[in-house]
Formats: sequence, structure tokens, C-alpha cells
Amino acid sequence: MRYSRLLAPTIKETPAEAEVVSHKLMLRAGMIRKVAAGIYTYLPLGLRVIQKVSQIVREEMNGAGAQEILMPVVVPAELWRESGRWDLYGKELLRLKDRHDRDFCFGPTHEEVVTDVVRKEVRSYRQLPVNLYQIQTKFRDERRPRFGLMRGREFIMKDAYSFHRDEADAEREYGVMVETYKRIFARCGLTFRAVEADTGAIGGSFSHEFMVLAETGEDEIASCNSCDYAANVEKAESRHHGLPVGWGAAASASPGEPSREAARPVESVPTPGKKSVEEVSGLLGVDPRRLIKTLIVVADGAPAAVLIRGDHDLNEVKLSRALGCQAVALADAAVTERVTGAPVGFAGPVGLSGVRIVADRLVEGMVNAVAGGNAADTHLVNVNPGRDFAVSLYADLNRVRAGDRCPRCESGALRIDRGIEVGHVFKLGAKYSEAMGATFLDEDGKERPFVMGCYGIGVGRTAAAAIEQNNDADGIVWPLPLAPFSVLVLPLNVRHEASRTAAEDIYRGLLGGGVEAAIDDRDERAGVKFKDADLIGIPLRVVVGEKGLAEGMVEIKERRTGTVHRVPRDEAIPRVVSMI
RNA sequence: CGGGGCGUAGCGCAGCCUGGUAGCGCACACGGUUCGGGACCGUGGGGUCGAAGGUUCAAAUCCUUUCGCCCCGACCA
Repeated sequence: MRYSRLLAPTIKETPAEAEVVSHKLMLRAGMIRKVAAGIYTYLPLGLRVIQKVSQIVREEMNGAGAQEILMPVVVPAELWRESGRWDLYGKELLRLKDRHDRDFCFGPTHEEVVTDVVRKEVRSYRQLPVNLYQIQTKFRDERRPRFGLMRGREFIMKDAYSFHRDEADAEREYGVMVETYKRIFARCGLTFRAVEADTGAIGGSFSHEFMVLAETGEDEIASCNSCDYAANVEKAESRHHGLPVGWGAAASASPGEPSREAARPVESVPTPGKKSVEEVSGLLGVDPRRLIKTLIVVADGAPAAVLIRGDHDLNEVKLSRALGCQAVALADAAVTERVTGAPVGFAGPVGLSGVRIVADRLVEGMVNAVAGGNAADTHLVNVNPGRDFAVSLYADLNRVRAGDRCPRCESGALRIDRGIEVGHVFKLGAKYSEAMGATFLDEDGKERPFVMGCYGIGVGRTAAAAIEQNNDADGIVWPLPLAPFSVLVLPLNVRHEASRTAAEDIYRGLLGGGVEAAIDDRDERAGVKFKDADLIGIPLRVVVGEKGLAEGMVEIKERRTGTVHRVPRDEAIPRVVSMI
């Protein structure tokens, strides 16, 4: 590619709309341009990167035995009604009508379509398993698109769906996909982790997310420093031993003996103006672990009280899963006061009526705890679960923190990192096949629903994540496999005949050798070309200058390290080839 | 969806409070000088001030409505 013909409109100033580095740099490097909120045009450089990611995905998926197909973007509502998701999916599903007033949607995911294909075309267990994937533009009408390609409304995704005769084979394929994904992200040159994830609205039995580690990630992931346990914080557990604090020095993360402390009678104590755990524990001189924190929440419209040990935080995702409800939110002051009969800050489980009380499993063993008194400026001490109040449900509701003990191994502690979700694999089971009557005949001639799996990769998001992880003050530092070009030949002065000719020769030689090369043949000052080259982030740069050329030399510079290799011009091509 | 903010040249912004001929930097075009890290000088083109309505002799500026975009939160295969 000749830069003089390339539409790569780089900009010096950062557009105001960009918040994260990948978005800023994609705009500045002339890779993408916004058309509407969360909707972008991919300019030539951006598209080349997308194609690089796609090609890696394609090769690895094909290598794993999957087959590429391409499904429609516009999907008739009937299919979504069959699965029940037409009514469940909500506003993220972009719905439209055709000229006959029939309902359609713009596919945000394609379980229904692919299940429809397979139920029509696959009849026998002999035809299984089958894994079909596509790389396609999706649309989800996100409430709040942001961060450029990281969370767009329209985005390119690889989605794969596998169909199996039984659970065991689905699990086998799941394992194959996990390994395939690891290869894909490794080939992309990314630092990532596969973590256990919440299955969310799509349902299914278990799932893993693939997280590219980056400060700006929207997700938090907990991982063990000793074993290979890693999970999204939404789902992560820590080791409790099911105990309260073993009174004395033991911390939550340490094993302890069950408390032998004898239960004492409840007493009311004045705690004027002391609302937070810190204030109350400070006033009473007790360890925060001895407090029961009572949160009033609204779960699918109904208020409930949630009990958490004082030093812990509520994990709302775990709570909503435990309650089996769709939406959980902290209640506002009015609801809290109505439920507890007290100002915010003095809620407690004792004497609460009319609301469900759910508690973290750690609360169950607490003895002589401190809790709100459901009256202004009042707390209760020596509160004991079971004796003083009833809990309708105990569950793990604790949000893990760095330093918590690993739930899987004896010695490990958890650390928390931020990550960008670039891939997600699910075991779906028969949810869609049953809903849509997608069945096959097994060896016994018995009709059975397909057992399914689904596997997604955000292609554009992967490119963005690569930038989040690979950039410096001058711009993008592409990992070679994702770079729009491997090498840029840069004649310093195209009006200098010998430089231009030498650069053209090298450029053509590289192309002839199958190297993805570009040449900056613009009549621009050297500084401008250098700045653009750094911004765009092409891994290798061959600089052809008048002085060097006089000595028969050119320079090869590595974008990532800044290392410059001075080589004879005739050796430039083999040197470049050896470096990529 | 709740809260906050912003829409003025392609981009980044000032002007608005206190109404009176629409500005700056970058980018762009032309001329000259320059030429290994986003050059300099000069000249020039480019604006329905997001849109609609209202107040006023007069609206980018004040009022109302509306659309778009951004941020925080909630939410999110």
C-alpha cells in the first residue's frame, strides 16, 4: 500500500468524545470514524486489523473442526418468539417492521437462527457433532455505548454454536473451544486469562470468559496466586470455612474454631448519628467482623433485607442469582424507612416484618453480633441469628477482595485484576433446542433434543483490547499478528531520487517476498512521517535517508523497543523477513 | 432509565453571565523559505452558532420545546 493513496486521516488532537486509550488512538490513527453513538465506519487501517483478527479466528476455528457459515442479520420475529426471547430480551433487541408490517429484529446473537437451520437439516446422531460459526456484524441497542469499539452498538463478532447428542460430548467440545480460544488470543499476542463466569441472561450451566488484562477493563477478575483458579468477581468465591470470626486474632481469611462464646441477652445501645460500620464499630469498640450489616434492597419490585458481615461487601450478582430474580437494586431512603421504621443507617434484622431476610452464609454462625435496632440512633448488641431473627435464605453473597483465600486450594490468596471480556464460551444444554423443538434420532430411534454450546469472540473488541495492552506515548504498538502492515518503508525525502528509488526497490522486494509492506511515499517532512508511523504503530520501519544511502545503508527500527538496526541496503529485505 | 455536562468552521475550543457586524489554534488551498521527529512567513477559502418556536428594534447570547453527543450510576450473550 502506498501511503499517498491510503485514507488514514491521522489527527494530532484527541477528539473530545474518546475516554479510553484504544478509542483515542483508533480515532487519532485514522482507523475508525463514528457515524452515530456506538456505530462506526472502519477505515482502511481499522479494517485491516479487524481482518487480521478475523483470519486468526477463522484459521483456529477451522482447525478445531468448526465450519463457517453466514446467517442473516435481519431475523424474523417468529424464531425469537419460539425461543421466548422476543418478549424477554428487552430494549437491547433492535426491532423493525418490513413493508408488510411483519416483525423482524436485527440479530444480536443467533441461537434461534442456527437452531432453526440445524433442526431442519440434521436428523440423526450420525450427523453429530456439528459446530457452526460465523463472523458477522451484530447489533445490540446498548443503553450506554461507550469506549469506541469496546462497547459499540453495532459490532463484529464471531459466534459459534455446537450441537451434540449428549452432555458428555457437549462438554468435550467445550473443552476443545476453551483450548482453541487460548490459541486464538495467544496468536493475537495478548495477555489474557480464562475465568469462570456468571452465565447471565443467556442461561446455561457453566461458562468461561476470556479476559484481556488491562487497567481500563470493565470487569474485575479474581485469580489465585497459587493454583489456576480464576473467576469474574461477579461469581468469584473465597474460602470462609463457614465460620464467623473465631474470636481473637483470627481474620476472615484464616481458619478458625467455631465460636464457643455463650450467647448473651440482646441489649439496646444508643448510637446517636453513628450509621456506618466504621462509626458503629468505632463507637462500641468492636471488630467490624462482629457487625451484621443490613441492606434493604428491592428485588424485582419487592423489598428484602440482606445481611452481610460488617467487614464484607454485597455482591449484587450473587444476590440476584440467589433470589432468582432479574433486577436487584439498593432501596432508596423512603423504602428503607418504610421497611425498617427508622432512618437509613439503623436497619437491622431483629423485629423486621413483612420482608424476606436473606443472609450471607457467614452470618449464620455469628454469635453476639451487633446490628441496627430499626430505630433512630439505636443499635442492638448480642444479636444471634436463629434466636433473635429468622433468615429465609443463606447464600454466598460476599464480594471477594484481594487477599481473600482461594476457594480451591489450601495455600493460595486471591488477587484482583481488571480485564476486558473478549471471548465467552457457554454450555447451553437443551434450552434452545427444547424450546424450538430441535431434535434428532439417537441409536435407539428415540427423539432427543440437541445439547448445545455457544462460543463468542468480540472481534472489534479484541482489536481494541490489543491497543489497551499495547501502546505508548507515541501511539499504538501493534503486536505483529494484528498490525495492519508488518513493515513501513519510509523514504525521508521522496524528492531525492536515489532515496525514492531505493525505498521503492525495498518496498517491492518485500511485497514480492510476501511481506505485508507499505511505503510512505508522501512528500512530507520526515517528522510528520515519523509521527504518523509511530501513531499507527506498524511494528517495523525501514528508513531510507540520503546520508545513510550514500554509505549504502538503511535503518530498520522496531516500534516496540525503539531499537535501530543499521544494515546495508541490499540486506534490508532479508533482515526484515527474519524479524517477522 | 436516573443524575450531570456539552452542541459555535473538518478537529480542539473562546465568545453566552451583562443581547449590538462570529473569533482563536490546528487542519485545508496557494506562494516563498525550510527539510532525520507533527517547520516558518505571507495570502486565502470555509459557519443556516444542533433544530423549531418565542421575547426584542436587534438573539450564538434570554425563554420554551426538541434532537444529538459525552460523563457518572443502574444495566449488559
